[in-house]
Amino acid sequence: MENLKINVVVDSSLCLKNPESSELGKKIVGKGIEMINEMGYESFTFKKLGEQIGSNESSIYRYFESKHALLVYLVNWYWSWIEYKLVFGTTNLNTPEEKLNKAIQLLVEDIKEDNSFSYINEVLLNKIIISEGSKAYYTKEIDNENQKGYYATYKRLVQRISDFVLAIQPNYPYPHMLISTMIEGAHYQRYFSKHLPSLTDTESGEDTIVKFYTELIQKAIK
Amino acid sequence: MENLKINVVVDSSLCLKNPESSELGKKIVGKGIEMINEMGYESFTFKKLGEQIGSNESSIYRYFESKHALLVYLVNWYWSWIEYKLVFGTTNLNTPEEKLNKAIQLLVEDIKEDNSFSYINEVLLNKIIISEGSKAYYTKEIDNENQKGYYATYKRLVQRISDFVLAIQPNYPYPHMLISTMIEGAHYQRYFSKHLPSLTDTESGEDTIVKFYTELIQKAIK
DNA sequence: TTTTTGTTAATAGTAATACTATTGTATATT
DNA sequence: AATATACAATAGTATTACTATTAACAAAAA
Repeated sequence: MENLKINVVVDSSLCLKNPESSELGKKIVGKGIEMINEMGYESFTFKKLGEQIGSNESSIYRYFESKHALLVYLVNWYWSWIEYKLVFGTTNLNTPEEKLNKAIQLLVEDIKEDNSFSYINEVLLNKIIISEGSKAYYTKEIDNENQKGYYATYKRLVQRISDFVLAIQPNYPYPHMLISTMIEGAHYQRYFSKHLPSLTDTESGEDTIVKFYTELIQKAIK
Repeated sequence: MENLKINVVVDSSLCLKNPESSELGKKIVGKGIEMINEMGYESFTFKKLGEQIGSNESSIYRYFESKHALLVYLVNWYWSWIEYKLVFGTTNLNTPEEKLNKAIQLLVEDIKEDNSFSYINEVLLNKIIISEGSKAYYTKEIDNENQKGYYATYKRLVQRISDFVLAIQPNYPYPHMLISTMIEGAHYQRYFSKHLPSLTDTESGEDTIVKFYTELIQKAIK
């Protein structure tokens, strides 16, 4: 997984200047992930980030036009990374059943290891996607941003997994709803299990969330 | 449904002063719902609300200690209202299967009629819950606020419907995850069907989202 | 060599936001 | 009539998100 970096490509329209093109850019993204994770998206500001990386607030605006744009960039980076893992992890599997199970595993599992192939800490990024990710699309500008292609990676990923479902059961009428329910659902089940556990049935020691969604989907498409 | 008002009781700790106790309070909540719906939670401010209701910004702070507190209040009002409809709508049903189906219907359906028993427009409030509701609990203060009971109504509602599931299938191991997946899922499926339709399989003319979750749950607990 | 051009980040802001301290006024109580 | 209380309005402050302008510096052109 060492050369993974070249596969995680984020559309250039999502930033004013590619953060991978300079040390400052990488510091903005890397430290930004750390800080959003620590203090939450609302408390995080470009001013605080500038202080931490020894740079000025306005320099950050050369890379991202707003705080929101940075969040959207991170979300897209995450989905590109997941998409790469999905394509890489399913190509050599023979049956669509195996592919779907692998997809569920990849999308729902708790990410505990930082592959550290770059300046991005994937464990922290995963936590941000869980706790703050939905704020990227719950905005009044959603239709505008969708037209600009901000959510293309996510939509493509849902389509890929829906295709596995349709390969197993061509007549299943709700593949996209099933998969987007799983992806989003897995995120707030992780959040609930930590903060509002009575909304879940998680137990320590095993990954109940993966088991729940694996069973749910298998039964749904039968 | 005319006397519904007396059943929708929101815990007094959620506001500094009960908005139902004065005309100003009702205007804050009623106009607040309209404005959050029009401009979105981020753009909505107490200053703008004050202008609209012919009152000063700071007067609003006598009722709600922050913009976030108003959102939490609205979310709790909504769940109290749904809980009332659930209890009212299931008491005379005989089998747990009927009760569960009624619950799915109530929680997932698109709310199109404003019962207008009060200063609150339920259609608009439902739209806010869908588009902004998750912002109430995706906050760094979640554990604090949970301890204060901010999410008690929601947790009680999930428990009620989980009990229907357990009445049908006592051995089903994930009743809470199933129901919270359905409730949250139904919300963003409605949001997706409007703004990111390729993540869904909705068709015009019929309520595909209700059909999808009804089938999903029936298969899951079999 | 000098000048021009382009790329970078720093300075120093602005308008708006969330929130608060204080004062004024109406109403109720004694 | 005097006092206490409840209420909202005034007039703020600190912070936020964001921007216009300038400065530094290196590479290319004259």
